[in-house]
Amino acid sequence: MSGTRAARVTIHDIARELGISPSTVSRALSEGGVVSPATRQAVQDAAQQLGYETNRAARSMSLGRMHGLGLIVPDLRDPFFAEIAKDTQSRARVLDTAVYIADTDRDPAAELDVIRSMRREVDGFVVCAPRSADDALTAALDGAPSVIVHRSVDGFACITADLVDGMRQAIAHLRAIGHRRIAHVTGPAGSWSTAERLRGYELEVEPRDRIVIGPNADAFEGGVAAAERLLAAGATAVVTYNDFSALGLLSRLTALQVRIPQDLSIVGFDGLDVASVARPLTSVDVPRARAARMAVDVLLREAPGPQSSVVLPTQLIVRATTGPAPSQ
Amino acid sequence: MSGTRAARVTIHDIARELGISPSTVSRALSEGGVVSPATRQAVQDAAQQLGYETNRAARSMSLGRMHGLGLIVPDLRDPFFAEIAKDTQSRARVLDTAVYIADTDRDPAAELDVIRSMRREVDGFVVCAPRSADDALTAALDGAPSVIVHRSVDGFACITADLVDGMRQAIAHLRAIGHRRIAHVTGPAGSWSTAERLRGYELEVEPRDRIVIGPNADAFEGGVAAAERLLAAGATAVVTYNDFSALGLLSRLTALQVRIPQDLSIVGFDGLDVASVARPLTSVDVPRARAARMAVDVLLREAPGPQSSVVLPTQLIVRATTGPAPSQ
DNA sequence: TTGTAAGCGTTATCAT
DNA sequence: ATGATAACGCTTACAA
Repeated sequence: MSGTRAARVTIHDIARELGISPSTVSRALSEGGVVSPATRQAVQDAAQQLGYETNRAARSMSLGRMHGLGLIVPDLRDPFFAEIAKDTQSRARVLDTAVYIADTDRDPAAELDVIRSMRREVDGFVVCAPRSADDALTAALDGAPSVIVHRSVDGFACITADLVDGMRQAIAHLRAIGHRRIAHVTGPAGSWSTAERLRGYELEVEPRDRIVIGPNADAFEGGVAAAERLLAAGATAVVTYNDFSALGLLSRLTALQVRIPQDLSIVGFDGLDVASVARPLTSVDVPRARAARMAVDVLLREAPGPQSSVVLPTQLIVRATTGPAPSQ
Repeated sequence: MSGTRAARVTIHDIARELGISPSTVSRALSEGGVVSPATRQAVQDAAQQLGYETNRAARSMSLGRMHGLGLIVPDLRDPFFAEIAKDTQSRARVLDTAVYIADTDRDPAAELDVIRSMRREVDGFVVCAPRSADDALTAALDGAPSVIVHRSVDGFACITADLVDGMRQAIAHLRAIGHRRIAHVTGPAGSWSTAERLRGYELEVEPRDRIVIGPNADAFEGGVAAAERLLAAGATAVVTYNDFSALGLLSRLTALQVRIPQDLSIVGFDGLDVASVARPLTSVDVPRARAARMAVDVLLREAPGPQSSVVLPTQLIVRATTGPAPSQ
């Protein structure tokens, strides 16, 4: 059984089988082809029966386009991007589109390189490229249909989340339970999302009340390093730029005998499940699965442009790392 | 600047530019091509200067191979597989091969489906398919060059890790610090690696001393659920089937006021960094980056077959969740 | 060493 | 409605 490891079936085989021309077969097999219903049926039956599968390379060459999409992510080890990859891929599969993946290992130069080298091989890009400069990114994409995820770049379709509002929710929650000294541990310099969260923070907190610690290149280590400065500054609560930063903070503070949330409240960002295995973390959930699916839809079903941009809502999830401000 | 949104540069353009024939250009650009050093240099310079990039579709059609590889993973949200994806991708890029990724969401039927639908589009597969049956997998792959990662299937090149030895190391470590009642929390039924770890456990522990808890479909929840049974059985130490299972256990035991490692020692499996953000976990490291790189190398540089199979060593990493057995 | 020419499987144009 | 033919860009005998 199955042993039919034979040479691949082509439209020529079908044509010969049916005594018609390859072009007719091609027409019968393609969407808008003009053929008699009878012929179409016969061709489809024969194709089915012979086990014909269209040769994408040949079709690509003829059409000048590939049936695939390039996904650029900075680091698959980061669960945030692993989830984006998962959902990009699953949505693309529904739309019969292959996903060609490139992990740039957080190197801005690599981001541009892989884009350039894939540009001709794919129909478009879903891009998570937090590091490279706007203009360099624009130049590298060079007109290729693209959707930028989790970052806003002029002239592109961008699927982002309302981080400013997420920050507002976090701070409102902390204030409601009595906190006044609320710090912010920021992310890597030059990242769009780091800037947005900071903007949200500055919108909510008076200049004289601000405690900003950062930038921090590494999430967990940045959190660890921030702990002492946080205490020195007299903060009773902190919003970090992502969940791993919050975990770093939590780990160091616990070592310093600081009780969470009795002595200090912590709000993370992203809402990753994996971050809560250690400790139920209050966090601002950032929709990433939904962003990925929308990105694919925009890329494959529209001519993606600035008009397709979407800002998705964020949502504070209160768990066990926030509580009333210490009374003192 | 950059505005060269022109038609793609082909070898014909280079040929015309240099006043030579396209075939010479092709030869100069390909590995084993026979050309005079001078010509080769000139061609490479011109290619560089004109911004030539080879058209994969055309090359695929001519060569009959795709310069692409299919990567099948059960779940990208699982850091173990996210890391495999990352390294598969990075190694493939070095070898100028595209990676088409498919996340099967732990569905055995999906594993077979995506393999069948990608089979013609790629040169081969790197397969992480812990769930589907051996024969169904074999049938779906149907002779396509394939390397199976982290599972052993007859007739295929398999890159696995020595889980039996990892288990031996874990138990030896625990015994050396006085433990006698050592339990094992197992993984999902039907998974190759679950069976291997159990086999290692049974090799080391006398039947009358065995405490096996499982199978557990979900890692973290399985760990949580195992906690009480573990205590009831009088275990002083436990080896879990992966790190998240250990974390689930840790979380529940901590809630039960059990001190780790004073009252109970825990050894995880996999050695994930992300698992140790919460608490430095003693764990058996399973090489996954290396497995991924080897899989790609075997796939692209050999005709992969059973003779290419490799068993990689595992390595116990002692951290903070194991300690001397309680004296009493 | 280099050029010529055929062919990979598909789609599109143009006749018929 | 269908068939012949060219074209997509590349590789590779084969010829020179």
